[in-house]
Amino acid sequence: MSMPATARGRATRQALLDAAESVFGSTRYAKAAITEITRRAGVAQGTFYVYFENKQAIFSELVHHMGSELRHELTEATRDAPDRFTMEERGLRAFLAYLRQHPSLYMIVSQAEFVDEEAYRAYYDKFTEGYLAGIKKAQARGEVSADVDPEALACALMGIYDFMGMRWVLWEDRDVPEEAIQTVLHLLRHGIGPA
Amino acid sequence: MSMPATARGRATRQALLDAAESVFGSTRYAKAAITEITRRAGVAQGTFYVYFENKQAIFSELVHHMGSELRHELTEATRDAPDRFTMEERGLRAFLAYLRQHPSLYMIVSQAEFVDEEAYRAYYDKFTEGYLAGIKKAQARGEVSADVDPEALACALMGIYDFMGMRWVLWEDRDVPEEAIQTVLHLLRHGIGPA
Amino acid sequence: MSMPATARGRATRQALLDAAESVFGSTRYAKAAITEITRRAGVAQGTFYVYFENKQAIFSELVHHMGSELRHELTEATRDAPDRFTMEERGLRAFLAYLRQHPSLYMIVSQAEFVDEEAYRAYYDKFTEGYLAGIKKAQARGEVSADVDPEALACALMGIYDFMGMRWVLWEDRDVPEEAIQTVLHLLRHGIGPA
Amino acid sequence: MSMPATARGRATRQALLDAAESVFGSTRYAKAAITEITRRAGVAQGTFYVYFENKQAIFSELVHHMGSELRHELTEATRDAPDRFTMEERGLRAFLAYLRQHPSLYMIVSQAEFVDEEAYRAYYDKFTEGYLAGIKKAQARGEVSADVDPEALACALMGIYDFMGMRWVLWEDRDVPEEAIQTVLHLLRHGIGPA
DNA sequence: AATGAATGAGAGTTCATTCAT
DNA sequence: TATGAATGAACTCTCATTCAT
Repeated sequence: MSMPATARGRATRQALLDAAESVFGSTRYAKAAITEITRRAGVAQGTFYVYFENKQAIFSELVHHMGSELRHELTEATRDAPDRFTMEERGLRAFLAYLRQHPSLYMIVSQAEFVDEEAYRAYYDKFTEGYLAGIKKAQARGEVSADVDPEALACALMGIYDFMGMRWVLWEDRDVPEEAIQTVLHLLRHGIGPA
Repeated sequence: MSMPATARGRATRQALLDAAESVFGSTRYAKAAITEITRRAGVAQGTFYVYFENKQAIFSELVHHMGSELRHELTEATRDAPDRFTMEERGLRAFLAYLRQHPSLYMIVSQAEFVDEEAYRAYYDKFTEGYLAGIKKAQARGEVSADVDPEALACALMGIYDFMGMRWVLWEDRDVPEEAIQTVLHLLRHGIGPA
Repeated sequence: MSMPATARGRATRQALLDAAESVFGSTRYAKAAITEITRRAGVAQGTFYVYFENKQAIFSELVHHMGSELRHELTEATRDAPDRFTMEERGLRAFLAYLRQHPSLYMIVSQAEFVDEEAYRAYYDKFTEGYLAGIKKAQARGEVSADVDPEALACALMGIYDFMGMRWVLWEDRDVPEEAIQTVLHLLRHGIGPA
Repeated sequence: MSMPATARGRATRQALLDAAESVFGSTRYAKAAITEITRRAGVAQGTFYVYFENKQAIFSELVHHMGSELRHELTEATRDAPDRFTMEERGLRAFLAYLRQHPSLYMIVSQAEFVDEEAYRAYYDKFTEGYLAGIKKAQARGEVSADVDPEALACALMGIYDFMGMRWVLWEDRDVPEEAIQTVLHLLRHGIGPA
């Protein structure tokens, strides 16, 4: 609700956010209790409402925050890539690494679809935006076929990465196997047909 | 709870299922009220418990049912395909067509992840299974490169289709544009590199 | 919220209304707890919401109900009065009698001003309406001076009765002394000047 | 809690009182938030408790204060009246004028009935007292009929003025129309019968 | 087979008040 | 004198579920 004016306040607010990430990462939104968040943050229930309007407010803030953080990581990871393929590979690996460190991201973002659709759309729209620009540049440089529709390609790639993260990182709690990554890269380079 | 013995009972049960599809398709699980389901089905609240153990039971049944139905559609659509690429194209189109008719499918399935994880996994596992078998056969026939990991490919393709359905059918409530479908087919055939 | 369909339901709803009258008659709105109403009605807390949307809904219904009841009493009491003065006297006495039987009326109506202003206005507007009509007829018959403004007179009389009820019935929990009533009648007949 | 020792303290205290008048004048007691009072006064929440024991304390002080102020106005306005009727007229006009300037008075005083009954009674008792004395003197001088009960008359007059203020000043936010005032004066002089 | 009244645990939320600084 | 962070009791409201009819 209001931003803290003192260091103590800032610490409390952050503690609440951290606790919320952990709670929303392990319990579905409707079952996630404010009580549990404040318990983990080590503050009284009422303290929650000093800093957040309500349950959805802290949830939405979390979605925005994780989105920014992830986008930052991807930008860093792909900054100096010599070509689109390298960029794609580095981006994929960076994404999977981030997911390993923040498995809650997934649960939080997919729930946003039902809890705060706007935040959810914003999350994906911002990724799409960056992606589109990159693909168009690559097309201009002749690194990507002019036959592909940038919008569709961005969409397809995001779907692939998303699903891979879910399949291995979340469901099996392990790194995506190298051969799976190679398969994706193969798909990008040659399609799936025989060499 | 119990299966109906009379025609009247069967009709009531079906009315409840139809109502549930519509409710769960437009309201998130926790907010979807039994009251609303019975209201739309035109029966009294108590009647619900004559046919279903509880809220989750009807939800899970819905997930299973829609999964079977969709798999059936896909099998039909791809039965006589001459090769893997054609099969893939027909499958994709059939999936998108089904989604257009049952937009609730999406909301229901993605929520299953939080409501009944088992049903959710089963849903995807069954698809994956069929996919894997098909890919391996295609590899044996030399239609798909031996370099690709079937598991990873199945995963990637499902991710693509999933995301495309979400992007256009759900978010924009329209058919996936033909150029987007062509882009995916291009990706499968040649990767994304220049011709 | 919904009207009961069975006798049992009707009884429960009425029990809640009766309990509410007693609670709102002795506790100010904000402090009046739903718990207390259901406790006195002998039902579970949740039952309240089967019949009423929320706290204000039952309160407003109470205001409307008591207003109707009181207006009915007044109409009956003054029906056959031979002239305006008699009518006024009978009306005053009937009002005070009703107040003695329903001391909660007062507390409830005066709170309505803050809780549901619309209901409050409606309460007084309906009384004013009836009053105005009566006064105009009396003027036409020559029983009331043409010099008085009907609106202002209605207002003044209601103020008098209101305050008297408060002063004796509520504050001192006793009947208004006969000499007080006579004083009011004297005021109506001769003003307050010396005979 | 404590009276201020410095000029700065006095200013803060007064700012709180002013803010409280505005808040209690527009929001019912239970909903009136200390936060809102301090916000309007431009001080921190905690500052409130430097000067007032609690919420009710500032409210009661407001009731007392407004009562004194109003009584003072009335005394001034009626000081040199040649007779009871003139006095009554001047008092009525002065009361209505005060109400126009302090519309919050009304809301505050009527709520006092539920919030601090003692303050409420005191408010009216003090008015009644003055009134009684005045009426008795007028009776002794022969200006008011010996047939009227002073207590009842005081009560009736207060009721009239009260209701008129509510009817026009508060509900319609305008001056009481002159004909309404004349009607009251007519009632006092001749009763309501025909001339 | 169907009803609808009744339940009560449990959640989110408010806010007057306290207190360390 | 003033601050604003922190508290926790108390309340309203929801709704899946049970049960007598």
